[in-house]
Amino acid sequence: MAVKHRATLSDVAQKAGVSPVTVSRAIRHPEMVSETLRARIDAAVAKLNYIPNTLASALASTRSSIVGVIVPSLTNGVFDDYLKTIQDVFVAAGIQVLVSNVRYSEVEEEQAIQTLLGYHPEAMILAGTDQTERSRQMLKNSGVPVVQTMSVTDAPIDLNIGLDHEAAGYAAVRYLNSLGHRKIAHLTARQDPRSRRRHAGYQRAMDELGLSTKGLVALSPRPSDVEMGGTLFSEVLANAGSVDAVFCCNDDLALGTLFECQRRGIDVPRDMAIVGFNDLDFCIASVPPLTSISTERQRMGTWAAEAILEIIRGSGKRPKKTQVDVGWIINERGSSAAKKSRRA
Amino acid sequence: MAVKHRATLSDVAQKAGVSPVTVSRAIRHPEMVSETLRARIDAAVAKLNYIPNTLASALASTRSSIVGVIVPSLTNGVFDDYLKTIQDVFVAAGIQVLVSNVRYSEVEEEQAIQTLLGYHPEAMILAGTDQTERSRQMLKNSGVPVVQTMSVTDAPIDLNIGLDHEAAGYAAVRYLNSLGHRKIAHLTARQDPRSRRRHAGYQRAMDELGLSTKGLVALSPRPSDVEMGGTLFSEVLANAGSVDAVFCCNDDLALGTLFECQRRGIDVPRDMAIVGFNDLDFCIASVPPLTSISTERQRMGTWAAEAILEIIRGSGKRPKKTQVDVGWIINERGSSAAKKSRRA
DNA sequence: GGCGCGAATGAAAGCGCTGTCAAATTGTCT
DNA sequence: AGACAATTTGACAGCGCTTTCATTCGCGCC
Repeated sequence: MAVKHRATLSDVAQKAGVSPVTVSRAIRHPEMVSETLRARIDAAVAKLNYIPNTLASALASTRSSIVGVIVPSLTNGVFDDYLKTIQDVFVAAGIQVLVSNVRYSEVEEEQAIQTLLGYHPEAMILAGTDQTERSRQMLKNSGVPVVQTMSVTDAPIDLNIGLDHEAAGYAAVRYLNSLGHRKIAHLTARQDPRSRRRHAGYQRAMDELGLSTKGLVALSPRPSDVEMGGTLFSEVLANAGSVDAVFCCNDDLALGTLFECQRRGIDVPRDMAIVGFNDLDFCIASVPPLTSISTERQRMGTWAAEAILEIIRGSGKRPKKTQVDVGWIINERGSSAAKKSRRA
Repeated sequence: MAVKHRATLSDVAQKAGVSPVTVSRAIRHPEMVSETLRARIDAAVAKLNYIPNTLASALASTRSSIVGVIVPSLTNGVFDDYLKTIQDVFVAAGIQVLVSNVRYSEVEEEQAIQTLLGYHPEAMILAGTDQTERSRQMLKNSGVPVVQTMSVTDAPIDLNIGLDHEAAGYAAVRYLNSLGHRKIAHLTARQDPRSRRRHAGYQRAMDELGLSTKGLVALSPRPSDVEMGGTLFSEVLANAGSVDAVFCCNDDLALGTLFECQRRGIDVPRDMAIVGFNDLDFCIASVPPLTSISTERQRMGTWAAEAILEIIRGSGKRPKKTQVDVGWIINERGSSAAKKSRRA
């Protein structure tokens, strides 16, 4: 065989001595084909190593069995969990997931949406609710079901599941204040829309409590990592003199802060309370374990995927619930405690 | 508009008053079309919100511009970095990446390979070198370029970049022994082929050194996380009585071990040396920072992607190098030190 | 002024598959 | 035994695009 010619439906048909349509049916709808033929066809498929051309199938049937998923990051533990959940649901349903990583950029997101729409997906799942106007237009225009996740919004494109990050940030501060803390710092990196909202919640709470935030906020435009937690925390320490507590916009920064405290001999939680965000797996393991606000990202992924499955299977019928607020939980652990007396 | 009919090439052509071919060319090869027409067509495209059907384009041109990538995990920091690198290279080149997560299962991998091949990808990138015979057959049969990454092997399917995990495990032990340690433990979770090789290297080194490994190895079949590091370490401590050093098959376990030491008041590195694997970002930040064997996973991803690009662009010509051993580096940090006297 | 040439456009065919409908085959009932 | 229904198979057209190949047009040239 000089030229690599991948076996096609017709090749199989010829080998099995039937028409191409019959082969197609034997593969897609086996129950429509008599047993004898099915066996003959299966044998031919096996012999020729035939793998159906998904592209051609999608084109002919106008059902791509593709769902486009856009994530802002591939290296952030939050989106890993989320993406994995989505993939698991769809793979089990025979749907291929096309992932695009847009690196927290609205412009890249716009391009990714266009690219993915080119595949005529059955649906699109987006992280966040802050798409550009053009993105929104393309999506609406496509007529494809869209799920926006991670945040809740007043003006969803279509379906929406998420939480109120501003409120969560607000709650973190109220929680720390309830423990007696007043000089509450905030560390935040790569100001994506959601961290920005948490930050806003922090600020609102501090304002309401009549507490100044001067020198208490450290922020970096770069993507966050554990090391940066230490850096930002040190910055706050230098600017603010003393600090009671730190609310970090994610767990990486919280862990980095904890390490920096260890390095400086600052006792956590006696001399410093730390609260993280997302409740990644290491929070439970550190010494002391980290208090963190957990968001149900797996549930968001599952819900999004299953809502779409329902629409696809129900041939277009919308689910009764089109918006869900999953809320959040403050998982209180050893890294935070009352200023004077530790909690039980 | 009652029925949502997505604009097609012909719709655009009609609107612009030209033939469909011309529209196709205006989009794919703008230089072949006169400026006047190009402007008219661009306007029509914009007005109709036309997005070309990638599926149809791929079918007609027999170039899918898709590359299939298989990863064993989506929630392991190692594959995140790797995958991100691959995506970055391909997206910049206008190639869509189809990712499949096979959850460390050879069976799922086999299915994923079949599914991805259905999309007639331009190439396939696999993590690891331990595919089933059927997987290998399908891949070879497809005639598509294949890159196996992460490990080097004597019998690559096609291209191969990776490292010798057995040798790396061996080196970790020799390194710890060179610091004076003799009771060297090994923690390992979810025995995928690569951790198994590191384990084998550990065992070989211990054997060569005439050191018993009785009670010094703890292993879990479950996916590893930070917490498990503490659990496995505790297990070893209970079984072996005393331990000098721990070689962990990944950094999560190493961090968990460090936390467990903190919890038990074991001084690292004075009373316990810890070595991890992969050199994730937190290694540099912990207290003390973790010694870890760094593998160039980003380089592996980039090389794989670029080698494929070269083949695609060079219309099938093979690169001169078809196999690369990227080796590894022991990044020595505070978590390991000489038994008697600390290193400078 | 007719010729050849390159550039720009179009017509036709087909990528590999599936949906629809018609044809052929079988079985069933009176 | 004949007629009808149910079942199984096949012919045909077409999904939306690209790839030849042919055609048209404008131009410089002897």
